[in-house]
Amino acid sequence: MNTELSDRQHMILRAIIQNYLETGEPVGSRTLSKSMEPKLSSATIRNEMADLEDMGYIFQPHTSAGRIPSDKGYRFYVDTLMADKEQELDELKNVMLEKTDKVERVLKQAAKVLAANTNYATMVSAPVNKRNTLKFIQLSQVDVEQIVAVIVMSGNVIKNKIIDVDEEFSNETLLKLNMLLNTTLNGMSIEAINLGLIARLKEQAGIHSKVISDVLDAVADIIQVEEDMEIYTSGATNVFKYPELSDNQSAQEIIHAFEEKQQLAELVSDTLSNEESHGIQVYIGDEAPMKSMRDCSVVTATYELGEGMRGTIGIIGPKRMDYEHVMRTLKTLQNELDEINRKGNSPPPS
Amino acid sequence: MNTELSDRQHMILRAIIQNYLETGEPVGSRTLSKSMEPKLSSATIRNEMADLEDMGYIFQPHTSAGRIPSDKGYRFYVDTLMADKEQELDELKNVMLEKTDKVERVLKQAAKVLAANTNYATMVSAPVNKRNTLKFIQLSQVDVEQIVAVIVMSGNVIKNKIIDVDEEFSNETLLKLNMLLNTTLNGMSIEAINLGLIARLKEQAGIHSKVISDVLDAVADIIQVEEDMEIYTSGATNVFKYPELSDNQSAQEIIHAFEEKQQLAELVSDTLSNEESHGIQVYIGDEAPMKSMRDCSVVTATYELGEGMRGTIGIIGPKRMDYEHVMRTLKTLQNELDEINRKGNSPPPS
DNA sequence: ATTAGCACTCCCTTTGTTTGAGTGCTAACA
DNA sequence: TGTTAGCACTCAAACAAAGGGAGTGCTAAT
Repeated sequence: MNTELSDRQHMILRAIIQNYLETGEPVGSRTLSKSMEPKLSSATIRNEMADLEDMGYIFQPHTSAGRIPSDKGYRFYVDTLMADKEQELDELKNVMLEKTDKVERVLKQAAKVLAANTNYATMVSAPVNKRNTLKFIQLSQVDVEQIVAVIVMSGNVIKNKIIDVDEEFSNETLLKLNMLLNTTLNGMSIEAINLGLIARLKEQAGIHSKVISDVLDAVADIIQVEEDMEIYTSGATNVFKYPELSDNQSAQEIIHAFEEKQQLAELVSDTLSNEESHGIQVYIGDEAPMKSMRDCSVVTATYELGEGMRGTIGIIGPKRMDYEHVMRTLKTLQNELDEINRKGNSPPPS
Repeated sequence: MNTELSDRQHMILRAIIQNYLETGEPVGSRTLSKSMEPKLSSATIRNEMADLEDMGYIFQPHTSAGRIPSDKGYRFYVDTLMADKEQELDELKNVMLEKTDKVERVLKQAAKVLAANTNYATMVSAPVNKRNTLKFIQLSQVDVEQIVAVIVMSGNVIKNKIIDVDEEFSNETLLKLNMLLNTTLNGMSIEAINLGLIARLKEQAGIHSKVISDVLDAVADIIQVEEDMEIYTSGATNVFKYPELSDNQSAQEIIHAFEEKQQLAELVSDTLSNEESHGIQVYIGDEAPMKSMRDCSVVTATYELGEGMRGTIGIIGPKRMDYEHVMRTLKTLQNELDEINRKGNSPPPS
């Protein structure tokens, strides 16, 4: 453990933080001395607190107030002081699995359940698959001058696009085109497609090069859509439950971040690029990659959905959030999503 | 016009409202007497104001304060007092048409532009098409045990679903199935499909009835998805710009409504069912179908996207919103969407 | 019918006061 | 030497009193 702090300092620090998590009020020496197990006088505690303050674990909001944990204090709490009580959390499972066949809906549902369960704001990012490959492509005539292109990617992500054409196609021509596209593109990664391939395809397609390039545009479209990632959120208004977040300034910033989602996307990227501690990470205050969360703590978990598809679940709340409960809940949800994957549930929608 | 009020009362009422729209502060008799064209003393105005208050157009927040327009006052303002100044508003057009090919993106963009342009919260509902008919349906083999069903509906809405099958299919069988499905289902309305049709289809399909019923399930799915309507929002945090909305209670309710979208859906339904005044409607306070907006005004417009697809654009702001600007902007946007439709722009995405 | 004037009301801000929780420091104690 | 009791001090929050100011209603004069 950390040798910087004595055992007694551990105890006191933990007591301060736990008390503050509950009440949200600065905690003073007298309060502590009453609720401590090995009875200590308030004076003793004051001395220790002064030391802890010097070391940067706690601070006073103003001269004659009680102490509040600093970011460093929270960090220490999360890293070492937090007890690893295991508790059951079945409720979550049942709600999750109700009639949610499409991944999109599962994730939306997950965000909601999570928000309801924790009373914090939550976000869930849809899985992003790096190294996506094309699995199947087909053009079908819908109308005299309209063709629909359907593209299935690895992970069974389906995309489609209506293509307007000037010329009329015979069934035969379509069949040929389909053949050509499938033989050429199947199994290719999305990144590889846009290169010299277009030229070659156009040549082979001869007169129908316009359709080909439209199809390739559709493929390009897919990449683009893939880039701005889908993020589902819920419970943003929970911030109003915590006075320290619900002054206009902070509330506005946080809710704005939830609305725009740009900042959340950065958070997701950051989470996905770090690989630690069973995929659960805790950002306290400024540790998060966005400024709007400077008064918050953010806890994120990554989940896997098979075939290299990974997404992020996140909980945003006040710094005095109930880390234990949150981390336990996230772990449960992680397992839950794993389970869905393993069960071979329906694949992701377009 | 309304004979209940004298011309002078009109003037005074209008002056009170316009002044309040700008400042957000209760407006007193002295303030008015200074800024009125035919000079009137504050005493005279006081008398008139007392009358206006008796008639319910204005009220005092407390005994010795200036007057504030009541809901009835705003209503009167919107209905009869508001001048119909026409102004140009080109900016909007340009922003809108930038590279937004898919309707979904157009609408998201519209909500954003609108919010930025007005400084209020905005919502745009995706078009709902009553009486949707099936235009084209196709099954294609993707994998050994997977088939993708693609369904194109009137208005070129595309849906798809992966179907897991136990048995392997020959190309021939698939072709037959496709033929069967298309001849039977094409041109049918969604509502009509789920009835006795299933049984008949299963008979004809013989051994492959499982696939058929799965496909029909997919169709059912489409109906379901169509039911919970898509709503895009933007600028919810704009409510913080108006002190009368940014106390925790109201702000929380409004933002929650924007997050859940359930209430917005009701608003959309209400708007779509009423057909008046060029499709622009104004809800003041309690006139809106949801309680959370009781401190707001809501202005909505309906737009058409051809083939009977209609959606709603809405602006939510304080009661003292700039009705003129808002209604002008909405009209412009309405025309803009019409234009996109007429231009034969890309059809809606899946 | 309009207006000037006056007394009155009520909110908001300022100012001062009190209260209480909490601290740091020193001195006594085991 | 570590712990505790006690005291002086600080500061935020809560409260009360006071003044200013914006606004009203009413009455009497024009």
